[in-house]
Amino acid sequence: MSRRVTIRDVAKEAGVSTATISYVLNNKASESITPETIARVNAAIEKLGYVPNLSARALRYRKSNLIGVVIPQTEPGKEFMFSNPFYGDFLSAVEYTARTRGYRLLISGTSVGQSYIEIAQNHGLDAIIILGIYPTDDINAYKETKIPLVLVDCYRNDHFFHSIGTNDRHGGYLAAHYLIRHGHRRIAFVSGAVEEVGVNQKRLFGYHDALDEAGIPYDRELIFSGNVGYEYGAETALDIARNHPDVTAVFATADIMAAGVIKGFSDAGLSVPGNVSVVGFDDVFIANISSPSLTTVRQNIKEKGRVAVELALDAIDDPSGPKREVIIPLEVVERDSVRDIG
Amino acid sequence: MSRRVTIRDVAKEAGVSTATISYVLNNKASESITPETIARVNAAIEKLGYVPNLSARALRYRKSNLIGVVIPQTEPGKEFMFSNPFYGDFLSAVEYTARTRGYRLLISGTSVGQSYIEIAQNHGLDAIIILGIYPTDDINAYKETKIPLVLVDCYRNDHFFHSIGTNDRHGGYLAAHYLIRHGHRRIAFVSGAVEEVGVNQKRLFGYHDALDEAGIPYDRELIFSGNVGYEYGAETALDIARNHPDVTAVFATADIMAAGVIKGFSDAGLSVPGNVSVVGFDDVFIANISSPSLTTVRQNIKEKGRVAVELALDAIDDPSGPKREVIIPLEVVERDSVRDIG
DNA sequence: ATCTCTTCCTTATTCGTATAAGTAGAGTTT
DNA sequence: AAACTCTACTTATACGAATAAGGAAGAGAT
Repeated sequence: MSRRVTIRDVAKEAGVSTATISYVLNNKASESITPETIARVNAAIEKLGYVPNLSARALRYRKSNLIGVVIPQTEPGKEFMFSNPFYGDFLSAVEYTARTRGYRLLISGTSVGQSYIEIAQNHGLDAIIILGIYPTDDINAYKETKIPLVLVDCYRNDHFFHSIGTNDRHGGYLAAHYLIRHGHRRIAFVSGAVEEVGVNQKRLFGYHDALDEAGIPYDRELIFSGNVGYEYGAETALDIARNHPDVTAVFATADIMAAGVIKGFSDAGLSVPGNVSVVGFDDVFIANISSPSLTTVRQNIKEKGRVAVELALDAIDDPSGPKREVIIPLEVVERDSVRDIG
Repeated sequence: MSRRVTIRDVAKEAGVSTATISYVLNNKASESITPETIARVNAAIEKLGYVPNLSARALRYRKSNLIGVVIPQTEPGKEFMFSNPFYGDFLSAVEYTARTRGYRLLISGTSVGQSYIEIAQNHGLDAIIILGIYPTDDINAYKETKIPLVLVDCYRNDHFFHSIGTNDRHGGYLAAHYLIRHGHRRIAFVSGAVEEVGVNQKRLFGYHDALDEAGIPYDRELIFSGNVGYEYGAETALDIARNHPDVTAVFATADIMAAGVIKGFSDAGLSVPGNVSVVGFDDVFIANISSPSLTTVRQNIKEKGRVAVELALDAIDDPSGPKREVIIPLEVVERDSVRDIG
């Protein structure tokens, strides 16, 4: 940050005080500053190339016009789990919406021993959007600080914060039910970490619901959970091919995992959907790319991003107002990865 | 931003002046503040839950510890072209490296009529990393402001800024040469916009070089350029299948496009690599997912992100120092999308 | 001629932090 | 005992912008 043009310089150039500059800048000039002065100020601003310093403004206003986005990391202090295109789609929508509303995005993982609160307070963030990870450790501190928070796909909401998500239990049900309708009974469940009250746990419950409804016994052996990623999907498919030859279908809770599953079966000499059917989740572009294209449970990720920002702005405007809980609908998109074996 | 704990509160609590607090905070206490006082200050900090306000620090230091990342948009004021996983990988590495060095990331597209400079000055960004888009409009203003800039994959470098990229001409050569070595002579080139002095132009030159070397005539009809994306790849493949049946290979300048190309050929009833071979670029995970897996020109994207930050920090530390130009090496990764027809 | 009211600006202060410069008091030197 | 030197702080100011409160100049009223 080199020497910059300040309102002081502009004031000098225009031959007025800094207060006048400020009034002109903030359009509070209308009643009591002459058009000539306004013109002179604007000319000076133009001439010197003045640009407001938002750090100074943030200090004065106690408002930074910055929204923080917290994205899951593989582990604290590590990189983002960004290989899942879900995040790119989401972030793209968040950035666009925030920008058109006059906000910018600060994205950050957390370093070890650092909380989101600290980041928020550090930068005076006006709000934080948290994706998938619930800050259990210091939730009470959050409530105290009253920093507007939007929880995305977090399942511990006590209506103290805005939240947005999908009905994951229903999503899990939709996927499993779809497979059951197509004659499958030995259905493996492949997901990322099944955390207490997390997205994957809900989807697992939904899967369970569908089995129950169809009178299919639940088999713990068919539940696989690891890293949300292509590799784990592939490994798991190999495992299934080897150790569970009776499995005819897999529900993977992310398209990126489903793609890995297809790859794994292929490596094991099994074809999808010839030998085994696969259903994914999300409907990111991978679902189209993969071969066969993926039948998957679709959610509107861009909409999720857009609404997350709307909720954040809402919480900024009215920090103590009622908290909303938005549910993005889910639907099965049929493509080519499922075969009817009924 | 609600009422926050400031050093003033801490000072009161500890019974010392704010200056003392500041000295303790910045470890400038060692010589002249007693251990007892330091302990008392730290206790007060702990008790009150004090967190420094970086806006105030930014104002005082003229340093924000914020690095801006500018990502191409489909068009100004629109969303990011984030569907290409290249950006996710890159950003993930940038964020991680920046964070471990004490910086955070402000990511932003530009609204219509707004320049990167303005964003940078607004937020007092210490540096900007610009991806793929060269700010021709106001490059001189940049040079004046002396905001450290790192150009990533920008090809107009006049050594006024640090830059990092790959030898794209060589990359284009590698891809085309690889196909030629496998007996192909009618090779289509499919890319995003071929901009003057841009990445795709260089890759096209490299493709041309390889044809020349092999004595294969250059055919303008086989050059296709549109949006970097899956859809355009698919459309183009259909076009090629219909109108250029003699084409036996395609070089797509991004894996995501190559995946689309494979899909397009498949829709046209042509198999890859059976009927036509495909080479991609980047080696993102799509290359593995796609079926057949993609032979592609690999670059280390994470490394690119890491080095981009290093260069930014370098420019921050020594704004007028010599500018470096880092080239990330390229290599062909052989997978299953190319058939030898020699 | 004085008072009041506008109009159009300026002065002074604040936001939270960092730091150069100042100082009180104890100890040391001569 | 005056002068000096440390030690361990404090005071005062600056960073850039916003704004409440103040004030000068002129118009109009009495």
